[in-house]
Amino acid sequence: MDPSRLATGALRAPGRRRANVPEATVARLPLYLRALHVLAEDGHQTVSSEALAEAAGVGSAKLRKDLSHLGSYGTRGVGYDVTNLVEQISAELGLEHRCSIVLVGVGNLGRALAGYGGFASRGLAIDALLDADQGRVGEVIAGLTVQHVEHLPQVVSTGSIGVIATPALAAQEVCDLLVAAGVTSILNFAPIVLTVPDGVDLRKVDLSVELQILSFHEHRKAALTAAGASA
Amino acid sequence: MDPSRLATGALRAPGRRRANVPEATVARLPLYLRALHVLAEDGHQTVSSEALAEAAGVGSAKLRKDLSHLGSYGTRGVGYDVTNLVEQISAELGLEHRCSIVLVGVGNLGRALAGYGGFASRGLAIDALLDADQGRVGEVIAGLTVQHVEHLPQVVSTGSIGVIATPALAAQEVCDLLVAAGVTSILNFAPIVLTVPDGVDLRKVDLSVELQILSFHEHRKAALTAAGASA
DNA sequence: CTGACTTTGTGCGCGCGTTCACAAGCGCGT
DNA sequence: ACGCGCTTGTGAACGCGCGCACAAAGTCAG
Ligand SMILES: NC(=O)c1ccc[n+]([C@@H]2O[C@H](COP(=O)([O-])OP(=O)(O)OC[C@H]3O[C@@H](n4cnc5c(N)ncnc54)[C@H](O)[C@@H]3O)[C@@H](O)[C@H]2O)c1
Ligand SMILES: NC(=O)c1ccc[n+]([C@@H]2O[C@H](COP(=O)([O-])OP(=O)(O)OC[C@H]3O[C@@H](n4cnc5c(N)ncnc54)[C@H](O)[C@@H]3O)[C@@H](O)[C@H]2O)c1
Repeated sequence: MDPSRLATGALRAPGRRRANVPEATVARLPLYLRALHVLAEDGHQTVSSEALAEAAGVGSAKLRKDLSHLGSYGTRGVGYDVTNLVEQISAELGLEHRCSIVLVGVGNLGRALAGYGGFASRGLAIDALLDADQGRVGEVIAGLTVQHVEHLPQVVSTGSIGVIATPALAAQEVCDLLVAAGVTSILNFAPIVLTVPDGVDLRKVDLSVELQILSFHEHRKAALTAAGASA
Repeated sequence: MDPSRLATGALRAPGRRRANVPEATVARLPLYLRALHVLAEDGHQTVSSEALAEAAGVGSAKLRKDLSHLGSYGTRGVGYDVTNLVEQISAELGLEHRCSIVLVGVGNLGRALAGYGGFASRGLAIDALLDADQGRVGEVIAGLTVQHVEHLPQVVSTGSIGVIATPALAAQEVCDLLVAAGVTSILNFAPIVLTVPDGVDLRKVDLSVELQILSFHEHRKAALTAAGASA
């Protein structure tokens, strides 16, 4: 999505064999990983591309091409070794070591995120909760004590991911603080366009946008059926 | 629009004037709408594509092409009329009438969503809260009383959007209930692949996936800098 | 050992989306 | 009235991603 980053990343690969994993593939790797965990707990040792694709909700050809991108080889006539594949994908996603997450903004949404157990289960762990409201500093949520946002530089470690769950007005300021503290990957929940320097990855989750997209399709479907009924 | 050119480009153009709006464009319309609201409150009456693109974080050419898709005309040499554009986009997204939202699963996440004021501000409004837990039925959140999920058929109206915020195990069951009640647009927060019949739009928001994508890029950046340092 | 079956890995064509670049159109100053 | 400059709208090229279809490769039965 970000052309500048694509340009920087694409042009460096002198002697690299392990290089270009397409963005669309990266976005699906977590889905495969989740499906594989379910299959592993079900006792499966190997999976065919057809079965795994079914479980992940994608086409089998797409899945095979995705896996071929990260050099992970299956066995022809048999399929993929589940355990091995989990390790391959986890390694590719950088989940073999716990990924540290720093959450800024412990309001309605931040509280829900902090209390969510689904992150810690697979290599992701929230390490720190930060807020600017003194009334919330000191509060303990899910075993973590909320700290003041001034302590941000001290709780950030190399490779940390920053999560912004503050009001939109404070989001850019918090974003700048995160970048200044050395964070290069940020997930933003605030409904505002953030600006980050080159080299910093920024993703956003915008619930209003999702709902409005659905609203559009609903509206379109209604218009179509009305037209069909009148015609 | 020019019907002759439409005939050249698309294979079917009998009497159609309202053309196909690309999916990628639809996904950006909410961003334009948000930026336009800010501009309107700032007192701007017209906006150039350059300025609006800047505010929405996209390229100006992309923005112009997007707007041209929905037939909304600006004025050359001046730009777009802010108020008019807001109405055009709102109408296209079906936001001129309040869009009814039904939220199923009032846990950590559902509670945050229910208490969020950002939806109601622009044509979106949560109309009902549902849960299967009798201990939560009757609770009042943000002025709405939590009802039992059995009452789902009664609270669904034509054009409703369903939101699933239940545990993954219950998500497919709830999804089926929504579909059976006539809902054709669903937003899913549960980390599981849902199956819906044709004609039903399904979108998902998966926070773990977002974080894992960021983890991948963080991992890749770390590998690159390490390689650069050693080389 | 051989042959047949199963499943992977991928080459190729197609359609969508993005970007560049420019002609057409509109207002404004003179 | 008339050009001048600004902005829109869009034609065209490019790149990415997806799906089909098949050859290569490995397994298993006999
Ligand atoms: N709650 C939802 O369901 C929901 C849905 C969609 C989007 N969002 C967005 O997510 C963000 C958070 O939503 P919320 O409902 O949790 O809001 P909230 O007001 O409940 O919480 C915001 C928190 O951020 C803290 N904060 C404010 N300024 C800060 C700063 N400069 N540094 C650190 N912390 C600061 C506040 O003290 C508060 O605790 C908002 O931008 C909102 O638009 C929320
Ligand atoms: N909390 C988060 O930050 C977060 C983050 C990412 C994903 N999620 C996902 O969102 C979903 C909800 O998360 P949560 O933290 O709110 O969970 P939760 O357990 O706090 O809440 C789930 C709610 O759903 C209700 N429920 C269960 N079965 C139901 C059914 N059949 N019909 C109706 N309601 C039913 C429960 O009574 C409960 O109130 C989960 O799938 C979770 O994986 C949550």
